[in-house]
Amino acid sequence: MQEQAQRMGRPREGRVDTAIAKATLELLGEVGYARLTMDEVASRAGISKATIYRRHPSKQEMVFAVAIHGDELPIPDTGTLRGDLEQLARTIVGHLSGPATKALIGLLGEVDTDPGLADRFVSAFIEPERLGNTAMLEQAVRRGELARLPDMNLFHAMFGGTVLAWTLLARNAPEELPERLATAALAVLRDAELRAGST
Amino acid sequence: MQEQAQRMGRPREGRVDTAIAKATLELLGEVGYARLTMDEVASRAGISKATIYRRHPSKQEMVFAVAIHGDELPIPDTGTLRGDLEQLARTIVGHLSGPATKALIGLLGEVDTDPGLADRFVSAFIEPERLGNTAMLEQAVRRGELARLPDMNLFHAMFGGTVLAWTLLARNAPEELPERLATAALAVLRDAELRAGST
Amino acid sequence: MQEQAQRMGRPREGRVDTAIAKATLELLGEVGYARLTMDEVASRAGISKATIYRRHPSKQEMVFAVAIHGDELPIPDTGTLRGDLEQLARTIVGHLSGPATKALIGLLGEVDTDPGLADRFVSAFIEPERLGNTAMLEQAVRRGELARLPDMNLFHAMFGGTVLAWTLLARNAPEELPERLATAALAVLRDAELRAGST
Amino acid sequence: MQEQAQRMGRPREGRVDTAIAKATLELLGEVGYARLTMDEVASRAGISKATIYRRHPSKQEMVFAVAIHGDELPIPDTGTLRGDLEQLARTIVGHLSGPATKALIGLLGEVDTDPGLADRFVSAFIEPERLGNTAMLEQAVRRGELARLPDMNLFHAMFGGTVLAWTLLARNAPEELPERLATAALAVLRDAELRAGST
DNA sequence: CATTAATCGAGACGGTACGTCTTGTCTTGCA
DNA sequence: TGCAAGACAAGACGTACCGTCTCGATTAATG
Repeated sequence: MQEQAQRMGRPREGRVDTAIAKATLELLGEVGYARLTMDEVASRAGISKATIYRRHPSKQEMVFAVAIHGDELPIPDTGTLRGDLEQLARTIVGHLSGPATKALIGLLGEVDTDPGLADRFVSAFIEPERLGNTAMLEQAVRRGELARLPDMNLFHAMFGGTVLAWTLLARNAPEELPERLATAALAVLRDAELRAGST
Repeated sequence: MQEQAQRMGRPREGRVDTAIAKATLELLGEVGYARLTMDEVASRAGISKATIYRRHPSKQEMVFAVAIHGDELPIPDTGTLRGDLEQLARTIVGHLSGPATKALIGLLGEVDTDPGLADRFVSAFIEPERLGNTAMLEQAVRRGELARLPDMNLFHAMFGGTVLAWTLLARNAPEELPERLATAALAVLRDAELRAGST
Repeated sequence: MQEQAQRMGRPREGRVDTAIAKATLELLGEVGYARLTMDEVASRAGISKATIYRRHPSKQEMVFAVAIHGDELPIPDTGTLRGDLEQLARTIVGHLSGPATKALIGLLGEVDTDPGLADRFVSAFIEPERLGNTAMLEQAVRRGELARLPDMNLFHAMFGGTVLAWTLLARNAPEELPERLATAALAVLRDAELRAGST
Repeated sequence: MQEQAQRMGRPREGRVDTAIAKATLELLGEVGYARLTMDEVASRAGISKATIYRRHPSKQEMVFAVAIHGDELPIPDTGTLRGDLEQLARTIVGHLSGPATKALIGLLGEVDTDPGLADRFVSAFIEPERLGNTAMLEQAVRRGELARLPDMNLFHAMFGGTVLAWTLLARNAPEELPERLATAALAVLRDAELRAGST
């Protein structure tokens, strides 16, 4: 689709993007978003600051591009809904342990600075996850484990939000969550089925 | 409590604390945590920066003290568990609309910078809320609506996390949440009762 | 006269201005105007860049303030016009060997960048020198060595310009100039006397 | 002269040199040496930066080559020494009004950066002018207006230096200089004759 | 009533990161 | 090979913010 983008002049070096991403993720992991500096990213990537700014207009955008990049969570397929729920919880928990989370939280704190960043968040981070959740539950419907899709807005907020609060706010042990969350989610889904059936 | 603190010299002016709080909350609302500057707070409060720093050791601590200040959510008491759950959801949603949220998120992004801030968070924000939740469910137990308390860690993470994700991340309409969340929470609680009873 | 300048807040430290001047002159001497960097000035002066910029709005202005500062050449008074001329030539030659000259030339190259800098030059550098020249020749008139003042514009341009071209452009030996210049200047002055007398 | 330079591949386009010179002189006139950028020169010339750097090793050299290019001032020949002096003054004044002057001053400010630039200056700018001056005065000797050549170092510094100071530093009206300078120069020359004769 | 000790407004200061700009080099593909 | 286009490394510029500091002027409690 974007084939018509004519190449003129020296093409950008792929190595650069890789190096920026590597350095950024490293630093996010080591010192977090607030103390990540562009000079240090450039230094570690072995490139110059100007080269970073040719690709990303600001620190925010760079971190966003590197750390959020529409992750496309893999849709779990364990054979049972309960297994899928546990699997998904595990995946999200895993994600929230990597450097991406520090990026996520740091950027969230600067949403007010850059109008439009909020929308970018929704479309790059929230929306794909929501679609993944939907696909997972549609699978369950096809398997006959669910009669219909529940209120996806609520399900999505509940599932992701619980993981967030459990690990980042309450700082509970991550490995203890998936099983419990799966149980709770199943309860909600079954209850919704009954409620819908009786209406 | 710390009355024994000897007073010598000129006493602090109460007006100052009020002005700091007012200016801080204003700015949090207008530009968010990241773009709130100490100079601007001082300027709006009509005081000097040194005066702020005499009370609060850093920007983080100031915002923390002003915006988080262990709110002691009032324990809802509507007569029914379902009513209480809706009421609580409404209260939390309300809180997350004020400037306190911007403070919360901004500070969260600087947890890596200041070790110990995380603990402060837990003790000033998470723990009181957890206790409130517990009190609310104990009420339901006394009323006979629940046989016993559920896994409070999970309940708390789920309840608060869902509100957070619904309003801040997904940016759904706040007023649509309380009823749905109460339904979901009830489903989880009832399911846990059954599961516990059969064990 | 500027007594009404109310002092509020912490007063500026005199040490800072001294340190800036010292570091700037040192660097002008070592690497010249173009390669003098604000970071290095700050570093050598043991102060921060912000402190420099509080006093001087740009590199240009800083160098200007430090190196040009209306030097008020001392008016020579050797007893004879010829002696005074030689003395003055020696003084100017001496000045053009210090770091101030590198500043002068470097700034001259950036006159186009900052409109108004040209005027500042004239009033801080040219005008005082012209007045000094005038005072010197008035002395000669009082002594009876001259009947009247010559065309001061021409005299000034000739005297200063010759020193400039001799040392900076042609790069001749500085010590050989004063005597020759005094002779030439005397010739011009005497010739002007004759010409004026016969008119 | 260097015709033996092997030509391989595509020959250089003459149009390019013209365009570089045109753009450079334009920019020197508009914004001066310091704010002239290589990118803007390339852009205006409709060529690429690499093409400039294939011809000129640096900004300094480019400006030098374009603006100074050993002008070979035409030796005036009006029939009288006084006429020649006025004529020469007029020529120099004319030169110092064009973009060449901004180049001259700008480059002078970077002499410290590039050792050797000073020598280039002398050989490309000072020396030819000195030779021109000498030729002019030899003409006067042949005509019998002078008995012998004066101290050419001094004469040259005085003549050129006066024009420089008059127009660039003092910023006097250029058209008022030639007649006055001719008179002064004549006075110096005549005085030197007397002095030499009496020795 | 004078002393004392802390407070306050104002703003200078050191440190540090940001994002921009310019120079001179290098790498494509086309002619 | 020459050239247009433009990416790249290096590094200076001027701005912004934080948290500390130094003034001089208050303002109670104490001696």
